[in-house]
Order: sequence, then C-alpha cells, then structure tokens
Amino acid sequence: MARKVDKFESDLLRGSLDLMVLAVLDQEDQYGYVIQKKIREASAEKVSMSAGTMYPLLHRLEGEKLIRSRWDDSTGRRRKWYSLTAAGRKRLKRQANQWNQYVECMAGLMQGYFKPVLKPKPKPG
Amino acid sequence: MARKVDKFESDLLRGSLDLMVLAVLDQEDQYGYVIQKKIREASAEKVSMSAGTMYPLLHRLEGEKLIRSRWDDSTGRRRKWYSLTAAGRKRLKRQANQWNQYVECMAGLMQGYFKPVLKPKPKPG
DNA sequence: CGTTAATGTATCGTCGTGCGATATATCGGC
DNA sequence: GCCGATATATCGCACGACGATACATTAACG
Repeated sequence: MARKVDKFESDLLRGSLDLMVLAVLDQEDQYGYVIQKKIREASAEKVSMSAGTMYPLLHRLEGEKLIRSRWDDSTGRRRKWYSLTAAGRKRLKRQANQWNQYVECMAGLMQGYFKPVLKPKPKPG
Repeated sequence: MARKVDKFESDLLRGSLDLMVLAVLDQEDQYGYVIQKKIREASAEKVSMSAGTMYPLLHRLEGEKLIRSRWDDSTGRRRKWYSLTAAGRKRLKRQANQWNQYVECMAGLMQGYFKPVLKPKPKPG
C-alpha cells in the first residue's frame, strides 16, 4: 500500500482556517486561488482547502469587514484581490494570540494525562 | 441571544475535544462530569465544554468503540464510568501525533506570514 | 479545429458537531 | 421548603468544511 501524504482532518481546519487566511493576507494582498495554493504549499500539502471552502470563507471574512476586495479585469482571467482591513489586522493579532494560548493549554492537558506521545524535549541544541 | 462562548474557541474544540477526552481516560477511568471538570480545571478554566457537548461526545466515542462504559448505581448518584479500549488507545496515539504535527504546520505558516505575534519576547540581558 | 488541463470564481445541499435550553433525579446545607 | 451542586440525557439551532457542479478563459497538444 503506497503511503499517501496524510491530510489533516477537516475539524482541525475549522478552528484555524480564518487565522491562516488572515496571516497570508497580512504578508501581501492576494486572490483566492493563490491563497489556497500558498496554504497548501506552505504546509507541505497537509492543509488543503477546497474551492468550496475557500470562496465562501473569503466572502464571510469580507462580510465581517476583516478583508476587502477589488476585481482585476485587466487580464483575461478575472481575479478578485483581497487585502486586510484594520479590523482584520486586529482580529489576526487576537486570534493568533488565542491560538498560541490554546496550544499551550493543550500541551498542558496532554502532558498531565498523556506523557508518552508528547515529545520528550527535542532540545535543538 | 448573544453567544456566550467565543466562536473561535468552540471551533478550536472541534478539532481537539476527542483527543482531550481520550487523554483524560488514558490516565484513569472516569465518568462524564469529572472528565468535563478535569478539562476545565487543567486548562485554567479556558477550555470548557458544556454538558450538551460532553455526553453526546461520550456516546459517539462509545459508538466508535474507542471507549466503553459501565454504570455504577452503588451510590445515590448514578454514574457512568468510561474506560479506553485498545482501539481508543490507538486512536489517542494517532490523534496526538496529528495534533502535534498540525501545531508545527501552523507555526510554520504563521512564522512565514506573521512573525510579530509568534515571536517570543527576547529577553534583554 | 477539438480536446484536455490548469486557472479562477461561485453556489448548492449535505453532514457533523458544539452549544444553550431543558428535563430529570439525588444530595447537602440552610 | 428551597437552592445549588452533582449527574446524565436529549432537543433543535447555527455554522462551516466538503464534494459536486457550473461557467469562463488560457495554453498545450494532436
């Protein structure tokens, strides 16, 4: 059996997808297709969101005024570019913080109840 | 009615709640009310699952044969004790692994696109 | 010219699940 | 008697990731 690249469960995505997209847009303005691609590549193919996830997500974030869009029809391919709003940057900061806190909480929970799986101090030197 | 629990956090739970419960049960057999309490306390009140989340979750895990239950009616309070099955232990190992990998992926994504938040405060001196 | 693949955005219905509300019952303290 | 904590359970709702589907452009290949 050929070992396929293990993909993460979609339930994990649920809590962090917004954060990823906001983080990508914090670096530079982008359009949907590229955002999707960037996340997939940056995660070594492990995080992949379908188009049916991506576009509604973008629309939702825009509805929340966290990002704004503008169409680019200058080329044959219609592209909708997105950029972070001030509120988006603020949200990004808050969620990134929350994410880090949550990861710490999980680490604590796992350490207390499930030592073996947690790496025994990688100690990168 | 306004949402009491932050949506970001409840979505985070989605990807990791099974893992938490399995981790708690890996330490020792427990019943629902205490599992709920342990998670809440171990996370410094930050992670809290409602009873309406807890019991259906337990039933689901039991349906998946990851845990098994037995009633204790010896006291006035009826308690349903849960314990991990072999499959449950296996799943716990897998999920914990996935979680750790996912956290690493996120760290990579965030580092590339959002340095300021992730970066630990440099200790002066 | 026709076909296929990649690019690019969009919407639909389905499904799973966390949540608040609610129900039921026991027990201890006042 | 009343109230809060303990203890389990179920209901309907909200929300979002997903696969399917649609449609248009561009480029490669025959």
